[in-house]
Amino acid sequence: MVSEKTVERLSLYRRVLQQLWAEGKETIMSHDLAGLLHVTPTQVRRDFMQLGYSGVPNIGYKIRPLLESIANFLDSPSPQSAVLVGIGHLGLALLANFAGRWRQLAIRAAFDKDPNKIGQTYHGCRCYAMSELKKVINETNSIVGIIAIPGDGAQNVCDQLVQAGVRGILNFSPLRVKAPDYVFVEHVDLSATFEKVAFFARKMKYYEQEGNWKTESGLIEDANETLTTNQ
Amino acid sequence: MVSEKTVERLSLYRRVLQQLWAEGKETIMSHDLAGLLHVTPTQVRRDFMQLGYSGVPNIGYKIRPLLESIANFLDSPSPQSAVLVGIGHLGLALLANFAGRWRQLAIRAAFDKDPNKIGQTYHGCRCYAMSELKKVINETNSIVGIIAIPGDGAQNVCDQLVQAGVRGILNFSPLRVKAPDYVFVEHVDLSATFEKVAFFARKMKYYEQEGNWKTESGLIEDANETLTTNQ
DNA sequence: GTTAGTTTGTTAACAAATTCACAATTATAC
DNA sequence: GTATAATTGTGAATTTGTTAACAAACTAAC
Repeated sequence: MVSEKTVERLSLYRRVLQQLWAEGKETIMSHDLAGLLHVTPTQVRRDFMQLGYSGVPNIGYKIRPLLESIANFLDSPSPQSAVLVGIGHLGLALLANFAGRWRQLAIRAAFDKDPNKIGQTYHGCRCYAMSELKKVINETNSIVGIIAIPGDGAQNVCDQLVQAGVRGILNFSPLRVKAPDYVFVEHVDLSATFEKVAFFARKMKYYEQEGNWKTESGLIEDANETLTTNQ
Repeated sequence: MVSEKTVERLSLYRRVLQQLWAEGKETIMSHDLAGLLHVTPTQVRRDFMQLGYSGVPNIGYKIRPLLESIANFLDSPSPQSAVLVGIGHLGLALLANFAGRWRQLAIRAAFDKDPNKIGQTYHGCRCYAMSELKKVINETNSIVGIIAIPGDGAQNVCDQLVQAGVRGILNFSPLRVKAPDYVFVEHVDLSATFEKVAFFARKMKYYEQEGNWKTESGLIEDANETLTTNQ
């Protein structure tokens, strides 16, 4: 079937296509879209091939039906719910973005162990006690659980979410949680990502000192060459 | 050169190795470490091979020197700084985690366009006006810039960061920013990630309805055809 | 010191993802 | 209507990342 990367890109395509449509554009060619997202035109065409949506040679892709095709592919026919565990700064950021903002996919409930937070409403989303997890997940028919707690309890929370019936977990804790194979798990590890960026940033600097610039693909001789050809 | 994925995993290894060391463990074997992180033992050995650190057959890897080797590889010899642009919920979450908590790598300054925030201190990190970006980046010798603003200004901020001399950018905005080849850019797209998890969660559900389950041991039916890699 | 039983390091095979290259197709100009 | 130029769709090649398999290396037991 379709790969994770393709699904992610389809989500990106949709966002810029919506923007383009709002600006009055009706068609788009693979290389223009590729340019906006900094991927290759071939990649765009391949992804749309997976979608089953065909463009027309010499014209490109018609944005409106393409958007419908993406929505048809990515979105659930009925609205989908998610729940959030952990209302720290990160949890609030997620609520601000995903609590009820989208029609088809939204965070509909939140949980925290802090008694002061239970019963409160954050960005339109009510906070419940962990003991109500299963009940609320059943009531809201949520299929995704988001773990946004600092660390230790993550596996425990994950188990409870699985127990309650979610089919997907988005884990922001630094612990790798384990779920049964019929549950999709995605880890977003901010520390590791931050360290990675710093690592490669430093390497760039290193090559600068050596007189060589590092690119994604390898080393090149002259820095000014890239600087000028780039923009 | 070493791949991004390897760098990310080294960061993960380090975290659990530190934990193990704190618990009094002195050596670890590839398959035990692999079990903790849900990767294969071969992967672990391969990553350590890249490091240049050798274990001993029948014993495993000595945790203390391994940790030093990872630190030596991942960390800068001198402390490194990063700056944050955008003090919303997400920015606060990042500050809470990375403002001065680590010795070698920390967020040392923050920026926002809100006049009420400028001059304030958040999690020990002072907020400056965007006009001071270049000056502060130079003073703190920052090589990483983190973009945590909602959307539109992202490319502009990115350009300013590059102009000011950063070599790595961690971008949380939904816009894909473009930087010269000598700057490493990492996109963390929360919307796309959220949609991806929901998508695959739904597929899992779909197969449940079809009567096909993925199990611990493998697939009962042919879910394999349609479900791609879980991790 | 020898043997048995593990685990490492690494080569080779495999798998996934991306890009190349080009035939097929279409609009436009004339 | 035909020629021209441009763009799509996709098999093949390439690149990148992962896993299997096994020789070499080591410990421990005797």
